[in-house]
Amino acid sequence: MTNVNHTHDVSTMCQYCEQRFTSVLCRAKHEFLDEMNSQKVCNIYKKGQTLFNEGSHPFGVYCINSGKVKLAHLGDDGKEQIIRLLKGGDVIGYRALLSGDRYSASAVALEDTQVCFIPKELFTNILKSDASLAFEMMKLLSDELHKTEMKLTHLAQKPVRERLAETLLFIKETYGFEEDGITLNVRLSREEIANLVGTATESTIRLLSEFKRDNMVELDGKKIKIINQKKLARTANLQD
Amino acid sequence: MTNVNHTHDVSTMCQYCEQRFTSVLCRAKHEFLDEMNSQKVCNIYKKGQTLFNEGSHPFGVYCINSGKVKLAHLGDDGKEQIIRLLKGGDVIGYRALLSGDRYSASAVALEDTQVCFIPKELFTNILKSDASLAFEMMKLLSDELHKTEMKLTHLAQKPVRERLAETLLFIKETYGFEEDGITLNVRLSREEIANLVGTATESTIRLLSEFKRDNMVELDGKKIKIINQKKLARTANLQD
DNA sequence: GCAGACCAATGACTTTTATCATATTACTAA
DNA sequence: TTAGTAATATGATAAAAGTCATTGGTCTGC
Repeated sequence: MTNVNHTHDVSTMCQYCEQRFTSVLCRAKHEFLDEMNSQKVCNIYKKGQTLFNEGSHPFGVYCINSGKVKLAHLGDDGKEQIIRLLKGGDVIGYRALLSGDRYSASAVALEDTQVCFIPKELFTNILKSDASLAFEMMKLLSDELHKTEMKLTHLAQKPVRERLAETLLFIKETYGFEEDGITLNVRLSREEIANLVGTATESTIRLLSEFKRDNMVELDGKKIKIINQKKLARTANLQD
Repeated sequence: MTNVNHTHDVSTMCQYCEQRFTSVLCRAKHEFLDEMNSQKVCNIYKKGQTLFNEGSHPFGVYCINSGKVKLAHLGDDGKEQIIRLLKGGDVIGYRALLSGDRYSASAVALEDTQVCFIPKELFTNILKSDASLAFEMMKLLSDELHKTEMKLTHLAQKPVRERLAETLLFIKETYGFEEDGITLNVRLSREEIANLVGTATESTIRLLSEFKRDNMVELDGKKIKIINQKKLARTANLQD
């Protein structure tokens, strides 16, 4: 976890951040951006490292600059349920902070990830004085709620096969392809995919093999290539 | 659907509303409360009537004064998934409105329900000018998101038996008991309970019979009495 | 009160999915 | 390199849950 906060280094300033057009936080008014810039702490988390743990108290929010992060609950029996996948421009940790709860999920880097930390007080102060940012945050929360509700319905009503196909397409939507235009641009273990789908690891492995047999995907270690997206979408039985 | 908006009738004024201490909307500043009071439209929906339908455009938000409402998605195969149960003081319809989407779920009265409708423009204007109300709305959204994420995890990881027990306790938390202190204060069909749990109607019926055999509940038509809440909680295997 | 519709209950059966066991392959560290 | 560990793959089996079919009950409107 390397601290890379050099306030005068242009590369770490919010005003010049690569994510300044995508992240909600960067829609704050200029005065607040300046303040955020001076108070934030930037860190690099190596693959597998934890940004925060389920059950601990939030001290602020995290803005992902680059990299990939998974957000996951630990079920009662110790099984992980992946709730969200995050990338550059995404903000995490606001849910618990706004509710006044402890974190209800853990955030773990899926690859080396650069993150800016904004302290709690600053974040809430900005929200309280910048109505339009508050409105954006509400939109973000609403979208997240909507997505989660849809996942809930699908989990309740769709068979594993459809959910896996849907999840592969979701991963593609989130992280896109590599330069070759077919390889999913993230390395997830079969277990992690299973924890995203909400099924057993073996079921995921079996179905991935079927998808391969049916020429929808190609498998090469942890690399997953989508070679027939249409067919995969049909398998997912999407209509929304 | 009877219109009961008599602006000068004290019984329908926000300032004197029974829910004025429980509902988020009533935490708006006084000036906005006055405006809400003059612009709102109050209606009574009879049991089974629809407040709004999945797929239609939101024109405002609904504040429940009294009664009970279910919020449900329609799955691709036409199966209903109940997302939320609502009661007096709850606000619905804000999710779609904030996201700028159409409604992603339908709201149906579970019994005769009195509702105030606040037009879209007023609602968004108030949110944009009343930062503390906006903050409360964010809290509300965060809580809702949290609950939905927990449901998702349980749906993915817990067997139907545990989820049904959990759902019965959730209904009790939401609507409480009747005067006798044991009968759930809402009438839901077995199918609706199944759609809340995320399972088949027959499975719900079967398990309810088991719960009865094991002296956890008593069944009397649609009335469900919880006679051993401890045992039910153990069956639900709750730890959070 | 009665017919018709709807809902609840239950048995029989099927399908889906999880679990367990065991290879096989890939990855890691000495 | 090589041993050792972890991840993937696949078969066999078990358990869970869904579907279908039938019956009896309850409610509703005529």
